[in-house]
Amino acid sequence: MEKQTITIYDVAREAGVSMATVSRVVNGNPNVKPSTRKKVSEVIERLDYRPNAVARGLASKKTTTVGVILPSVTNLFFSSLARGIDDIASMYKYNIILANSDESHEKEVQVFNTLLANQVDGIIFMGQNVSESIRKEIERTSTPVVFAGTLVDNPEYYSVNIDHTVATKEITAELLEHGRRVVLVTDEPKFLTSQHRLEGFKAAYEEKGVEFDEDLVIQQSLRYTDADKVLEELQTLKADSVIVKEDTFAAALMNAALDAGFKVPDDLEVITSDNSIVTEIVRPKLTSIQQPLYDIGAVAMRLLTKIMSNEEVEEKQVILPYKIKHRGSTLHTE
Amino acid sequence: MEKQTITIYDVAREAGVSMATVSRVVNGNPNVKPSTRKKVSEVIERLDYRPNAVARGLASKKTTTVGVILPSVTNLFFSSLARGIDDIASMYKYNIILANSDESHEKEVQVFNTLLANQVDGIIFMGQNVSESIRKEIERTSTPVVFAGTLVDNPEYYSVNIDHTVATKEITAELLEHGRRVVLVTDEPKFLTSQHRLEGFKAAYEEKGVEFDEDLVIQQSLRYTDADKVLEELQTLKADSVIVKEDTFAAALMNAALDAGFKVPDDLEVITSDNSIVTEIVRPKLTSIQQPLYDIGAVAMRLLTKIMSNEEVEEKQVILPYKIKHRGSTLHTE
DNA sequence: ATGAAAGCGCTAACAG
DNA sequence: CTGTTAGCGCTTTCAT
Repeated sequence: MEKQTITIYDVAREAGVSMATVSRVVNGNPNVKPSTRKKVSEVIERLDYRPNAVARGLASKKTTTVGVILPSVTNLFFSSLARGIDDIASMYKYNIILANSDESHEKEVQVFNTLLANQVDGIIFMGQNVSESIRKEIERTSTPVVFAGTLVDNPEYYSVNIDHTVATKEITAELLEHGRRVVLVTDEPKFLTSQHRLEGFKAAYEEKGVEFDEDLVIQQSLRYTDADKVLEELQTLKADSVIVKEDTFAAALMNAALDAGFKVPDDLEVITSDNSIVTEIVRPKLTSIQQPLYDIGAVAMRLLTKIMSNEEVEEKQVILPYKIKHRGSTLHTE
Repeated sequence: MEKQTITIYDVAREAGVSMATVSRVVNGNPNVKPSTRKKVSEVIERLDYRPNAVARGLASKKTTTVGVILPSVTNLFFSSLARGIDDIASMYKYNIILANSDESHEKEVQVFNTLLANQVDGIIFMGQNVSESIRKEIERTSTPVVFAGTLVDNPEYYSVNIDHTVATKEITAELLEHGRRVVLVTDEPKFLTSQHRLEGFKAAYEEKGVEFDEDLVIQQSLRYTDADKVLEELQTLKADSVIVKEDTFAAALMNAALDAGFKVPDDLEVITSDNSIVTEIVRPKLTSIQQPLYDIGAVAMRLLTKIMSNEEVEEKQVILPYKIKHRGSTLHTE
């Protein structure tokens, strides 16, 4: 037998007031006489009444819930952003529905629609890139969407990122300055991050006046097990330094190099881009572009709260500052 | 101006049928003539109608949503369980609300109640231990709760775990067999996992007939930065082998040892317990108790689906098998 | 400051 | 196979 759910009506009856008054008390509406507020509160306590958020959502057409789409909960880059999102959401009294997209565009669309069906007040989207299909869904809805740690080219979209072009250019230039032969490893060329990084990479070469060779870019899936293959290519290219996009892959690549007898950083410098805990766990520690992961998430969520409450937003595309964190996987400490 | 939300009523009117029929079509109820089903489907398509899950939840009193509470999204142990939970949930058409408890008992209670307010059909709880306050909440509600990767002593609670006592005993016995002086590092003694592990640890010593010394157990917070302190204690204890609970801490401890000039595994063997990706990233790789992380989550979710649909459940407390994965941080490959 | 009443969008008997 | 009719539990005008 089910526990009888007690409703706002039960409270009203017990307290000898109307549902409306109970509603006001629950929602902190000031237009209630202190004495009746007290009376109602006592009944709520006694009956252990808990407002039904679903009914509330239906009646008010607001759920105070935001959906967060991320490729994988086990990906440290995105889950670090999620922490920032979560903290700011609690701060503004929003609930979070975290939805895994499994790095599949199909599932992205599916979870996006599930979130809309559940009447979320806003959505934060994270992914490696933004597919045509998710774009279409975004156009269809009036629910606001903010991209976190996810580059978009459409200037109408809200997003929070660092400037990967500038960051990649800076670290590349620094390595070139030290006379190294620098190679860039990116994943799929159609991803905007790959393009931005490549742009910065090229710019550094050109500014230095060194001839830029397309061969210096390795386009490669960044799966852990592909490290050996990439290492071979690096040998062929006689690379001294390699800039990698993702921490786990950078670690795998460095380990492959070490296992093959390379000295890191002497024979090969390894630079990564997420600055997750992995950079500190490996030996030598990994030099990394230091992205403000928590802040990217936090700022994205704050931005979303502004949009949801129709506040003025100055900048649709927020660029946050980065740093270069020098560790043992590179020779120079700057 | 808002986009006019179109409702089941609009579809009914356009298609010249009743709301009930539209509802049947949407829910795949077989009692609809194919021709009208087709007609309704077309209108749904044309109007781009999307059922409102909130209204549905209110009317049916089921949300097909389960809440998942975990201490932190950036904790690889729990996020790996979450993957298993998520997969099985999708398989059974349940939505997931992932809620962060920030490793705080207070926040646990808070998110638990938020989930209940949102009328989730069930809850999966993960945490380092189960507080008195969360117990009280569980008693108050009729919503089913399953514990995943989280030990509970109450035999009425549903849970999925490995047997930490047996696992710890096995690895301890093996190390003792090789004549090592084995030390156990646990966190708070009040945690059940600590108690189970200690039990297995002791049992191995006693079975071996070696005198057991309470000093061989280090109770210590497992924060990354405390590794140096633990290393000192290990030196004092003249430990040859150390069994650690958590991968990241194990890595930190091993690194501290390496940085201090120890040879791993010759001078010090390090054994950890989660078998997350971290064990493969460090050098030497970490020997670990191999918990079936994904499966623990998957089985917990499957268990919950059974409870939610009132199916028969044989065993409330499920124990899954583990293995010992030998890697470079220990001397013997068994 | 409080109450009455009309929905929010949908499901679920029940009737036919 | 289809329609009618109550609600689900709450918010929100609109009166008073």
